Amino acid sequence: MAADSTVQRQSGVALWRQIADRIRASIAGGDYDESGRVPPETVLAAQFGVNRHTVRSALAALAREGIVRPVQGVGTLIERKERLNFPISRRTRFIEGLGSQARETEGLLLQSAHEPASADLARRLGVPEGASVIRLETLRKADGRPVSRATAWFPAERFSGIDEAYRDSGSITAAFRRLGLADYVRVSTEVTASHAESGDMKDLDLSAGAVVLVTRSLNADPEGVPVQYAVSRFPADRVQFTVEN
Amino acid sequence: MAADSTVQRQSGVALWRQIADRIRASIAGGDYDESGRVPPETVLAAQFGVNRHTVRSALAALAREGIVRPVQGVGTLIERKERLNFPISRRTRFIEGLGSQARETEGLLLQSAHEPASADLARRLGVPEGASVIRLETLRKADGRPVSRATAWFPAERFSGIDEAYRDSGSITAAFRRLGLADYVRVSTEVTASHAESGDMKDLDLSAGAVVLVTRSLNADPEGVPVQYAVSRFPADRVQFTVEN
DNA sequence: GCAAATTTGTTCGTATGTATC
DNA sequence: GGATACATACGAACAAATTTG
Repeated sequence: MAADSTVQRQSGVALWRQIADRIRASIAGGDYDESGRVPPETVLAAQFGVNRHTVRSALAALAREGIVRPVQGVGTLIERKERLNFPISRRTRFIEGLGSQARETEGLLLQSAHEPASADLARRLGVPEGASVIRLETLRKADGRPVSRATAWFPAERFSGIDEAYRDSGSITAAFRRLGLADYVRVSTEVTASHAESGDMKDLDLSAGAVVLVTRSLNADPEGVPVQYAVSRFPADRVQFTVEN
Repeated sequence: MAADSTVQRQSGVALWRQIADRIRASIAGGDYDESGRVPPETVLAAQFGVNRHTVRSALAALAREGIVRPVQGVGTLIERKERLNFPISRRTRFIEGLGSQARETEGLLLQSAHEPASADLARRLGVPEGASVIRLETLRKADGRPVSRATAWFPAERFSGIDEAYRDSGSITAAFRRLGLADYVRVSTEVTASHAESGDMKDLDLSAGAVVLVTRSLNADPEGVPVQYAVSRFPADRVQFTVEN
C-alpha cells in the first residue's frame, strides 16, 4: 500500500501522537475486530509513510494507556475497546442512560463549595446575580473507568445539603429525590469538543492531545424551574451521544 | 498570576499548539470581548508558564488562520471570532438552523456515486442489503468558511436524480422538494468527536491534531420511512450543537 | 513636541525532543 | 544502537512602533 499521507509533519503534533490517535480511533471503530490485534509495525509504518520506530513510539503510548499489549513474536494485541453511548433526551439520566452498557457505576464527589452565582450562571438558573449556589465537582465511572468529569451548580436556597446527598448516593437523581424533588427534565444540552486539559488528563486518565466531548446542560423541575446547570467533560474515545427526536 | 500548568510538556503535542488551541477557544468563548484583543505576550507567557517565544509561535499560528492580527506597539487584535451553533431537533435543517449566524451559505457537491448498500447502511435506511443507493459527498460553507464535510446516502429507487438536484440547489431540503418530498424529519443523531483526518484537513481547512465533531444522522419522511443517512464532520473550533428538549 | 511606558519584532545562543537512516 | 537533521523551547538582549502623560 502506498503512503497514507494522513499524518502531517511540522504541525505542532508529533507524528507518533497522530498515529497513536488514529490507531486508537480504529480500535474503537472496530477496524481490527476480526484479528483482535493491530497490524504489524512494518505494515503500519508503510501505511502511514513513516519509519517503524515512529510507529513503535505510537504503540508504546497506547500500551501505557492500557489499550494494547505487545507480545514478542506474536503481535500487538488489543486489550480494551469500548465506547459508551449516552442518550440525550428530556429524560436524560446518567445512570439509567448507561443501561446495560456497564455492570456497575459510581459517582464520586471530588469537591463541593458554596459560592455566589456569576452573571452567566444566574441567568441560566434564573436566580439573582450573586445569589448563593452550591457547586459540585464530580467524577463518574463505569466499571471502574472514568467516563465523565462534571461541574454542577444548584440554587443553594432550594437544595441545601445536596453535597452530602450526592456524596452518600453517588447520583444526582437520588440526591434530588432525598431533597424532595421527585422528578426533573433535561431542558437543553450544548455539545462541543476540544482537546483535553490538565484536569481532564488527571481525572479522566487521558493523555495530552486526547479529545474530550463537552456538554453544557440545564435541568429543570416539572414546572420548568431550573434546578441544575452543569458542564460535563467526556473522553471522546470512550463515549458518544445519541439524540432521538 | 501563577503558572497555569494547563499545558503539558513531552506529550507529543507542541506547547505552542496547545496554547494556540486554548487561546482560540478563549476567543470563541468571548473571554476577550471587552478589549477586542488578546492579552500581551508577556502576560500570556506568565499565565501558561512558558517562554514568550512559545506564546509568539502560538499567536503566529492563529494569525495564519486569520483569527488574530498583531500590531507592533499596540497588541494582538482579534480579527474573527466565530462558533456557529447548530440546533439539533426533529426539524433540523442545515441552512435554516444557521439562521442569522451567517450572511450566506453554500453547499458544494464534491462527488456522487451509485453503489450497493452495505449491511449496516441497508439496516438504517430500511432497504434490502445490496439495494442501490446514491452517495453524495458534500462540503458546506458559511460566509466562505467550510463548516461541514458530509457523506450522505439516499435510496436510489426513490430519489433518482438527487445528485443533480443537490448540485443545482446546494441544499438537501431543496433537492428533496424538487423530487416531490415536501417535508422530512430528523429521527436520530449520534454525536462523537475525534481528531481530524486527511480529508478533514484538506476540505475543512484544518491542521493535524485539530478536533472534529462527527454526527451520524437519520432523516425520514413524515410517515417515518427513512430517506437519508449521513455522516457529517464539523470543525470543533467553529461549531457547536444544541439539543432542546 | 518629548519622554516614559507598553507591546510586538528580531537576533543571538543553548538544550532537548522528534524522526530518519 | 548510533549518527544526523530538523523542530521545539528557553533565555537574554535589543529594536521598532504605538500610546500615554
